Amino acid sequence: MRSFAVSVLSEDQISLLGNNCVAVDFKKGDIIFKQDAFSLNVAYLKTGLVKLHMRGLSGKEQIIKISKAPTYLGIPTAIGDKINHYSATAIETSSVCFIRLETFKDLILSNPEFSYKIIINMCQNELIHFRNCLYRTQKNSRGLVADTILNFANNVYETSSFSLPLTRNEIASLINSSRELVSRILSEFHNDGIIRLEGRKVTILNLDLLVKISENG
Amino acid sequence: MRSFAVSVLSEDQISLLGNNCVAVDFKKGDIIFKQDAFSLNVAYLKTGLVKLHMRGLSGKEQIIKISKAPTYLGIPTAIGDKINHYSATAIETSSVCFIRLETFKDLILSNPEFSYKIIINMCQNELIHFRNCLYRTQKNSRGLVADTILNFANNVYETSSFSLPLTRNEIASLINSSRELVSRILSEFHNDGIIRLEGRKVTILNLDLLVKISENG
DNA sequence: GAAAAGATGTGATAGATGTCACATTATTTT
DNA sequence: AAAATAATGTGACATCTATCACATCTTTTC
Repeated sequence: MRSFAVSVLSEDQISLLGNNCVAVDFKKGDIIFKQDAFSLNVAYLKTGLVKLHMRGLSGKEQIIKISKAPTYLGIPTAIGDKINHYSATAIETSSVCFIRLETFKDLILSNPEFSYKIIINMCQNELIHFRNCLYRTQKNSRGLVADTILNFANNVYETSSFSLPLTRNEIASLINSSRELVSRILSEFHNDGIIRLEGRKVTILNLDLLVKISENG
Repeated sequence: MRSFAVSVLSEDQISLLGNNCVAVDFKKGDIIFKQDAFSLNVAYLKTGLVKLHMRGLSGKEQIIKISKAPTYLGIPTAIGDKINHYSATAIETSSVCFIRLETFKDLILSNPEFSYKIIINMCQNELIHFRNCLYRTQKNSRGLVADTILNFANNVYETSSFSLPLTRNEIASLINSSRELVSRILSEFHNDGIIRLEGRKVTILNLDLLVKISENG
């Protein structure tokens, strides 16, 4: 590991790093790291799907984002403070590498190219997060439910027919709405022939309309 | 500039960098950089106060954050994409250094300590932003107006009596509310003896209560 | 496989907040 | 200083959405 850190990392350093450490497996529902615990590692998600979530006011849990492998899980919370500011929980079977903070720091200090890639990556993530934060406050719940479906279809599963990895409650906590309203909106989409809904199984039937709903807000 | 970039930066590298380039002055209301324009520089705010803002759905402008000198203005939007994802506008007389992207990149590649500090700084900012984003969706407008006042008092002006640098409209756009409601809430605070309000001049009279309102949400 | 726990659907209701309309007051421009 | 523009205060109203209550369905546990 040490010699690896010192050597010059080529092309896809991030995924390389992910392939060169011992992986820990997590089942659906398992906690990968926990808010308020000491942050001792940087977690790298090799495979699987994870939710990052934060406990807010009066214990209300909110999902910040869904992270799909391969990616780092919460560099900010690992490095930004000694204590985690949010939690990560597997929502599908996942495999995670834990890189000790010191090792990660060594890597940054010894390898400028690596640092640069990390910085670029963090910048891009932050822009996405800014946009999501803006949308979450400007769009209504219908638009946000449409967004969520489109995100799973386009970015996560890359197919128009998939099974939602989140409960209605979790979708609500992602878009800052309520379980009941999410339930109603999904039913409405189904009744309007925009999606076909069977439990958690979603098939997009009218993509154009779904995009329109997402955009109109 | 070049030799400076290559040398090892000591103690407070960030502010050093700010002191070693030509500053441009901006008056209140002047645009420092603009959304959708090419991002050619990293802006470093030497003195002054700036709002970062984003044009959202149907042209609705939203303030992302208030940045107080000394600080970088939007490293993510400078580095994360070729085009700015948000704008920066002076809300008080400000002095800004523009560092060419190439220079900044050279600095990162040639100086690991600098990279490390940038990464730490970005991580901390992102944690703050996550928290703000959470609060913005979980607190009601009363709590958010209280937050805004407390933020100016504690972090920006560091006194309990100050002049708001934002219009009611801008406060609304910061906390994602409406001008009318912000106006009503400020009046209510004044009538309840929590603050003294004369136009934009604010004096906090009952800090404990204001904190309580901020926390209760 | 039965029981328990969790997830979901749906109606009714109350409350927070955005929006419109218009009056009033500041600030800027000429 | 007058005129024009921008900012602010306030009432009335409509609407979105959270919450409660309860029935139904699904999954997990023993």
